[in-house]
Amino acid sequence: MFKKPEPKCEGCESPCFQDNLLLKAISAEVRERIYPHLKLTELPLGDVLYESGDVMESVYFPTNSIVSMLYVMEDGRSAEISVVGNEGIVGIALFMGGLSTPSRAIVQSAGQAYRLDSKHLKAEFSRHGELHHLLLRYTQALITQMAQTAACNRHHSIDQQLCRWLLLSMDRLKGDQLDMTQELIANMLGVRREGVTEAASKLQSAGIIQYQRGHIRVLDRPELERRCCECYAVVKKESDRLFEAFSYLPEGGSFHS
Amino acid sequence: MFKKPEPKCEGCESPCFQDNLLLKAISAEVRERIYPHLKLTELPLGDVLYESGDVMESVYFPTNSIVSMLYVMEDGRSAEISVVGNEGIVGIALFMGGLSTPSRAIVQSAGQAYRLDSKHLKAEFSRHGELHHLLLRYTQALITQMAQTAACNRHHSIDQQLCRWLLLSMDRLKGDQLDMTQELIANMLGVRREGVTEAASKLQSAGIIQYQRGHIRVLDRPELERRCCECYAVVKKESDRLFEAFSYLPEGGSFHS
DNA sequence: GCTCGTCTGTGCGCTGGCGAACAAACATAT
DNA sequence: ATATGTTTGTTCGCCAGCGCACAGACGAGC
Repeated sequence: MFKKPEPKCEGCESPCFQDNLLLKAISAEVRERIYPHLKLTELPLGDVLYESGDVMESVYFPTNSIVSMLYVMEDGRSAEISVVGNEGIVGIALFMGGLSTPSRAIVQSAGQAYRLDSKHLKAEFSRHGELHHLLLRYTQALITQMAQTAACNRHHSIDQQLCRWLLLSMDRLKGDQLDMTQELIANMLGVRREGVTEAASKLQSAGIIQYQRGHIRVLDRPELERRCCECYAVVKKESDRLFEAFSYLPEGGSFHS
Repeated sequence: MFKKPEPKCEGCESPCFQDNLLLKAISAEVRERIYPHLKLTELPLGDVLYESGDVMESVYFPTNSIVSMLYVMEDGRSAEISVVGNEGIVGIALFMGGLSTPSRAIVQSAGQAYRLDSKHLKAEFSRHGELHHLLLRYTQALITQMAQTAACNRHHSIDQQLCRWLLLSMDRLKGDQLDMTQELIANMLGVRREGVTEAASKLQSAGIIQYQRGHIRVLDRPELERRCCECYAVVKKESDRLFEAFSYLPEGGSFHS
């Protein structure tokens, strides 16, 4: 969309603000205000960005990393609520006015993200301009994802859910690889590790994925989609619908007609 | 909070705008703009306010009714995503910028609601004032409820979930009564009717509830809370935290410090 | 009264996922 | 090469919830 030369982050050639779709979608005007405050940050696997109830100091725009919102129950069992990759932002409670959420944000796939201090985000959000609309619309997409997760948890088998989870993850990464142990996947899905082992070995023997000791590779994505429940497609379609507006957005324009 | 005389809805004495907490929380200034456009509407049991994908024509502020957001899957199985009563608004997608959601809004408990045409809500929302903040914060509370639902679906028994569901419903109604068949409850929870029958009869024989042919009455609420999973309390607590700000809100003030 | 439709109770057999316990394969550091 | 810790594979008994089928119980209407 934006052909003008972009500010490069000092020192690194390849990572760029444009790697995050939200950052990419904003106009030059907003960009000039926001970009100087963005700090490229390494997110190591398993890093906890927010603990349940923490007041958020900053928000994160992932580029090649993935962050999971995980709800951890009193007895230690957990369930993934939503996933955020380069299409989104971690820390929506900040601008929604709650400052914290009762869930944990944990790095599911190591990589980088742009960190923005909460006061800068709030300042820009309070201008009620482009970014404001953008973030609200993104939040709506996230809500859809959460709703679908709730329904999927209720009705679908581990086999199907693993497919959904893999697809969600692959969409947020460049290649066809993913570093993740079955134990961790089980935590995300809120199921037993053995259940994941079984589902994964089915997929492997069918030649759809290939894995060993925490490295997963998708070989046959179409087949993965075929074995998946409807949940993945519904969320994808709805996200596409909501994000479509981003590219049509005139500079400084408004979503509300 | 607001001691000034309130405009009464024409003809009816008891129902009043103040019966909805969001409508109650807004200042006199906003009230004057909004109130003239509110239309008191009867919501019969089972009425569908929005079907999945529908563009929303108006939003609803329930007073003594309850509306469920229900996700219906391709095979007809369903799951309740969230519940809205007199503490909230039905149709958040409208102001979030999505215009529709892939879920169904269905009247779970008959009663009344104030209907507001979408253009009026949008207009007021676009002023980026009080109502704007209020609605965003409410949305955050709703997100919490959805997240908890997802986790609850994953880990808790029908017995526990029924307790949660009853408590959520009772909170949104005046008395201790609820008109609802076990069949419908099963749809909401996304479980078998027989499962609900079993769970309900346990509660009845323990003297906690009493029911017959679609009429449920809670006799021992504390015990209901004791048998419930943590999910109810977590959502309640978080809602209280978020709503607390409403009462402190100075007229025309802002949430963002 | 009686009938019919709705709502609730109960009893099958089945299965997906759980919990626990243990074995095998592999990676890395020493 | 060996040892150690991590990751994955396998088994077994168990149970919550499912799907199905049917029986009673109640209420509204004729």
